Amino acid sequence: MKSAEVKDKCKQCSLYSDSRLFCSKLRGDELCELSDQSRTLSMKRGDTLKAKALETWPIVAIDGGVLSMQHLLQDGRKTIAALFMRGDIIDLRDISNRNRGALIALGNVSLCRLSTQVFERIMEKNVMAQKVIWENLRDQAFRAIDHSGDIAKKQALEKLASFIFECRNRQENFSKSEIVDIPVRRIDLAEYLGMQPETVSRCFKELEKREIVEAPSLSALRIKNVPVLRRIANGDKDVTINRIDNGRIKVLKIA
Amino acid sequence: MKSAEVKDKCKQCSLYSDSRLFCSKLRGDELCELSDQSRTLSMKRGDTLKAKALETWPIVAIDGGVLSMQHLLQDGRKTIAALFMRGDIIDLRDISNRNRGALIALGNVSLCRLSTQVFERIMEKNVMAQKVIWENLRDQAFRAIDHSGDIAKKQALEKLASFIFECRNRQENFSKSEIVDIPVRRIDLAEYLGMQPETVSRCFKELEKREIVEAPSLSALRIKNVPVLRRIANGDKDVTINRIDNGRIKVLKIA
DNA sequence: CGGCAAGTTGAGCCAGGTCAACTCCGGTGG
DNA sequence: CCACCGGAGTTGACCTGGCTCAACTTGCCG
Repeated sequence: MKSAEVKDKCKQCSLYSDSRLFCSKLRGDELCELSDQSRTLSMKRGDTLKAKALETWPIVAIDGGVLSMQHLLQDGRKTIAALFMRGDIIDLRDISNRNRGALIALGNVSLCRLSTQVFERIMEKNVMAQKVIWENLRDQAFRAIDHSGDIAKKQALEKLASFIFECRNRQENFSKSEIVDIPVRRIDLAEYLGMQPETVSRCFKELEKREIVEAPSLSALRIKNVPVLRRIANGDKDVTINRIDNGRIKVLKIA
Repeated sequence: MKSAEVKDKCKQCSLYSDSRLFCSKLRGDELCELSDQSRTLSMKRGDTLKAKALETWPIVAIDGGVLSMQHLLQDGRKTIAALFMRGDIIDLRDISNRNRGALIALGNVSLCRLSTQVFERIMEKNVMAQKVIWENLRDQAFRAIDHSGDIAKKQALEKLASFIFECRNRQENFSKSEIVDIPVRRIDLAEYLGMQPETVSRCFKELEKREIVEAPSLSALRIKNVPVLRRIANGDKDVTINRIDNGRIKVLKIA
């Protein structure tokens, strides 16, 4: 079979159209089979992938949008333990029983529930595809590890700075643009970083006051001073900038 | 080749002798080749896997001991972002360049630097071995995600309770024993949980005062009341126990 | 047995959580 | 087209969990 016979539902999907992602690595017949046996799904903010459904369809690939893994504490406190985006493949085989968090959409999410059997077969046989999903899982793991490090000891402002860089790194066309897309709401951001929405708000304000960033809207951010933001993210929260006469910028530390 | 020809260095290694771990899934010739091309290493507390060495040997398998991934902030604050133990395979291919943390031993660690080439070949061809490392990486990812959730919103006492369960789950012979081995020092524990050693100490004391645990030594813990500890870990930090006349224990909430 | 790092205890303080009031904004219906 | 509504975001005032610093005890290793 040729790729000309790609199913309609796959043509538009980033997992197929982006050459770095999983489905683009499949041979025509593999893609065909996987497509036939899998199911796409659109979610909107607040929708949850139910435990029941995850038992039948434990492998989920994200085409677009942001899906969160949330943990709920007894007294109602929530945390967002991880964010999954375009290209992420979430493999929940055999763990729906454990006390895993719920998968909840933070906006419009389009995803594909992959057939476990076909997925397994492809993983065994298609080395290219195997490498892609291995890379993706490693990414997820290291992202989570980094995130743990971020929220463990960093202060609010530092966490936020780190998050801005995380968004920048995950941006589709990395493109070094200073414009960073913030794909989640303030409220979700707070839960992801382990802080209060009020604190998030205050920290954004602080960054703007120091002229390090500029927020044209709630979902976009322009970084005006990358090095300073980077230093804040790395734990030098008191840095500021100091323009030297010849126009160069020098990073100084207050106090 | 038969497994009788297993190299001496592999005979004692848990990766080979534990039937759930990677090397036990290898065919005789695969094990032989991997063994020949790989290098074992013993570390003691404080030893670091240098970036240089990780470029040549980016894949590391832990035989025993606890290896930490540490992030260092500019002003000296440290965090332990992840703990790796027996059976974990750490794949750092192509990421030494990024701002990854350092791999530092928290005690005596024995590990094996796997040959990248042989590892890759095995991953492509040996489905059983492939499944084992895929499982392991998923475990690492979900552990990190859970940990993120734990430290994001939980209070000190709750974090500690969660950590005790994490230790219990990772224990070799899970065996439902109430004796939990705490494989890291208080100081490291504090850095892993994002708190101060003083706070860790106070929290242990609190758990003992409430008669939920008992600490025969710094590295061992007896859980006297699993359900209450579980509830604390889940966010009900004010629970206590209340013995009913007939001997059953009922979990109640203070206040 | 001495020396040093790890762990503990106590007292004081501050970053950020909490609570309440308010504004902003997008969607909905008349 | 505007009035209304509800959730999201912001702002201010206050309060507390846990960080900080310093002094002390314990445990381990040579």
